[in-house]
Amino acid sequence: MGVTTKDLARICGVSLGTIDRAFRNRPGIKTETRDRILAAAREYGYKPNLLARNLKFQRTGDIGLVVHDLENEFFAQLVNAIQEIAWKRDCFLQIAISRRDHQRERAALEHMAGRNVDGILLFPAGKGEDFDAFLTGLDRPIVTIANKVSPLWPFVGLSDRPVMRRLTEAVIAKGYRRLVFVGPLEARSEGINLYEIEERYAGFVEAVDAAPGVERHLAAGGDYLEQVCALGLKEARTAVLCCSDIFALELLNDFRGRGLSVPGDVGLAGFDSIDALRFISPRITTVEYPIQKMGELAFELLAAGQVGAELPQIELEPKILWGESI
Amino acid sequence: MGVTTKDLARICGVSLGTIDRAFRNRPGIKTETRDRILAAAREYGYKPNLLARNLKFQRTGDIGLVVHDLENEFFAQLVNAIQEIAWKRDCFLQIAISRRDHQRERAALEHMAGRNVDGILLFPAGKGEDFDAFLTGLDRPIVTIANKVSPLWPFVGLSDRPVMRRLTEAVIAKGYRRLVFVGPLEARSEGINLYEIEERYAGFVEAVDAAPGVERHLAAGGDYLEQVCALGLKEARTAVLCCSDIFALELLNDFRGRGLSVPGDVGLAGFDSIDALRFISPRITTVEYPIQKMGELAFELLAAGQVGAELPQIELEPKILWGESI
DNA sequence: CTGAAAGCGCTAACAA
DNA sequence: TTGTTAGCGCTTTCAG
Repeated sequence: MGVTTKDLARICGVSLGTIDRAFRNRPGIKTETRDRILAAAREYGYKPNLLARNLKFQRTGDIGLVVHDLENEFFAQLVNAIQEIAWKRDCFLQIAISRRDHQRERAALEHMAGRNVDGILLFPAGKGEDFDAFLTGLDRPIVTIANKVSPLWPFVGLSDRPVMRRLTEAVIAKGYRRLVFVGPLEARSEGINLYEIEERYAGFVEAVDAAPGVERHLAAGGDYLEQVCALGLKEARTAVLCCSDIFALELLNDFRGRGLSVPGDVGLAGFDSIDALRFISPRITTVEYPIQKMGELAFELLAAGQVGAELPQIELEPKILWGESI
Repeated sequence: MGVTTKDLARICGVSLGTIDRAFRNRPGIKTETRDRILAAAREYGYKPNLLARNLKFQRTGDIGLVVHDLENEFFAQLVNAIQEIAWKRDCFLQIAISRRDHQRERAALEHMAGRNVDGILLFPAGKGEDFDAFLTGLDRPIVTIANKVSPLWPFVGLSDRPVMRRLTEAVIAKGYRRLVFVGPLEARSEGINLYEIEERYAGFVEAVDAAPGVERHLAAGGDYLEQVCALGLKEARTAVLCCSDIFALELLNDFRGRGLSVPGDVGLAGFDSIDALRFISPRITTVEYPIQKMGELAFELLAAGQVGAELPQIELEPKILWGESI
């Protein structure tokens, strides 16, 4: 155990009150006494016990951040962006990973709430009434990011559906007659929050269904590579639109293995604009995710403490970044 | 504020002791009373205040993890690996990012120590006597990862120097006569911990200097791209060995832009074996970093609490993964 | 200017 | 089987 205020009081021959006055720069203490105490503190390596302090204050200055994963560069960038703001605001970030797993997400959230974080930024894996109730029970300010849970919670995300519609329309305009959407929607039944993917798919569907004579396909399972290739890609002018860049990269690799050229034999687009795309050729068409801005907004919303119970639902407008892949 | 044990006691008309017996499954309580309390707890949404509990126990079950960055996929993989073990051990991970910045690193460490984490896993940015003293002052078990700080601290890393020597020797054996090492060693003076890069460079130097008639170069600055290209890559059989894959990827991009082919015009190798390499062609020669194992070992060391003050210094042996780039 | 004492919420030893 | 009480370390009010 380290040195406590009590120890210091004994060492310096003063009372606890005086120790506190010294550390917290409160008036009513001789400068000399203060100096003596601070010197002793340094000498004995006093470190305040934040648990005790926070228990007293009922606030910690920490905020919790829960994300799905870190290996997807997208999340890494998001965490970094938020971390940066938190640092500027002199606020400590507690980061936890849910792995898109309900149990873990809840465990992490519960843990953070128990630790009295002042607020939580959540990239949700869960949804539904149960989840709403659970979040309410945490009794903390929460801001949801990217995946909407319900209008009960302040939200910062993307206008996923319109942008995907625009992208799809543009692809159709380029002459593609068969469009495939790739996204892990097969997990839908399990109560997993797939808001973004569903929205993107919806935008895709809207665009294709408005275009006469264009085929629409969905590759939703873990075997999406096989599903896509089973279509016989060379038979029609086919474009594959992925709900995220990592799927596009996997497909590109697979196409290469099969001797299919992009965009010669098949068109390909991703979503998120992860940094790794810089190294890939052909340059993949994707959608720029305003991660920085999203992180900042989410943080602001949390810090502002949604006064007046407004529960803002913000949708940022992303840009389409045209590459050479479609 | 939420419901507390005291509230529950009042609500149920029992004493605090009984409440505690109910929650902590201690003997000496009627099952009926217990059930009544647990029911009330659920009904009123009781959430234990972990700050208070931990203050009592003087331990938290949390461990801290400090890494440089998350955007480098390498760290993301490391964090994920450790997170996985922590989850299995029912232990909460507090993740913080230092950005290789002394101030931030210290702030994060101090914060974690103040929060009474039970131990700290540190991928260090600092080094030197000051830093040793600082770490000692934290008065917590610490395990250092990858970058050695000093023999004072348990350490899990790589046999960076031997593996880099082996790689370099093999490259020379392939007929390359001019070897360039790329790594940000220019920061050396600022007291930043560059242990791994320095070790790798040392291995590189050893190998080249043992080979008569082979030129040795170092591109250490932020302008390494220019430095490398200024050598006139086509003039001699040149190989560029990078201290990490991300540099290799940048170089590959740059070479492409200049119409240089890899490995036709210049050989290229990385280090770390990040996942993104899967998507790159030509397949880049790299060194497999046993991240999983490293994370597990570090965690074990921390959990074991280095009894007997042994201060193990473990060096894992990585494999060279030959690709097509050299 | 300084000390004594109570309390944050939870726990556990000791009484009853 | 249950209640009382002291205490984790820090903060603050109220006396002195």
